[in-house]
Amino acid sequence: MGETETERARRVWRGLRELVLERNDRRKQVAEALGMSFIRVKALRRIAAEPLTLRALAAHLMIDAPYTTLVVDDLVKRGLVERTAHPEDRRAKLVHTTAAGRAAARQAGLILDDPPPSVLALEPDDLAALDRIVSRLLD
Amino acid sequence: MGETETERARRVWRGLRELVLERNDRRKQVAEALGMSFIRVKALRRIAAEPLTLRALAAHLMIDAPYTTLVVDDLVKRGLVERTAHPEDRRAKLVHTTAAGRAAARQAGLILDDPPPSVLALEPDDLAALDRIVSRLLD
DNA sequence: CATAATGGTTCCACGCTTACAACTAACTCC
DNA sequence: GGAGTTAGTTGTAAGCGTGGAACCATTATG
Repeated sequence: MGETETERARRVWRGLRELVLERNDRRKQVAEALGMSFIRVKALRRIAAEPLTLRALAAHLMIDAPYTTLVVDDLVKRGLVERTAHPEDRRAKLVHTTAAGRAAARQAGLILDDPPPSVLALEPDDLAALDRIVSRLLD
Repeated sequence: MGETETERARRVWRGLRELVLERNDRRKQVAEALGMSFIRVKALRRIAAEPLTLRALAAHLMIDAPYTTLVVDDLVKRGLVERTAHPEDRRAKLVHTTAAGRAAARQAGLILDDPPPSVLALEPDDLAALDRIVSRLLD
């Protein structure tokens, strides 16, 4: 009795979710470390990657415009980001990080992007295979 | 200049997080579909898997006891779960699903465990390799 | 048996998230 | 240049999540 590809894909997907969401979820941890809610951490990291408008930030965080204003206000109050004029559209504002914001974003990255022990323990061949497959999944 | 194993593990881990958390996060979708917050969905699925005490449920959801009471109250009010006496400890209560609860849990599973297109599109060899590696990661 | 610990509930307070309506300023298009 | 659209802000309201304190019933410990 053979297993179908779909059944296998289903088990693989459940496993990936389990790995990322249940066993190695650092969202609470990083929020605690930075003293802010996770959505703010996510916003900060996005802004640190590249300055962007509030609208683009809202789209990335999947939140509405009013709440985006509130989140950015909070990050400004913490001295982590700043609003500057958009060079081409005077309605829009570009949000970019301060030095302190970049430091905080880096700290968040250290926690979030740190591979769990089980990934670090993979055989080099398996890690290489996984690397190749993941990059294909993200194409 | 060769890449170290650690660098590769880091990229792989970032990719896995991206895949599960950014590109295929169904938490909002399933919460919307069932008309309840995601933590309730998670609780329901856990209870459907196996009846358990409120304490055990709290540990699994990583929430405190008072809030667990509230979540279970809500699920009871919806007719999805019931509290019954614990056979061995009269302080404790076992929470188990009703028929409606099992149906709702099944519906949630259909949404959450449905593999994304990129996983379904993998070559059979790659899927088999990923299957093997994921099961190793979850050991 | 008395005391401490555990499982669960109730109450309260606070901050976070989400949504919607209304508004100003600036831009686009005809 | 006037109408409609877009970017951002303000305000309000309601629900959700988190934590602490106090309490009852039951069980475990000395």
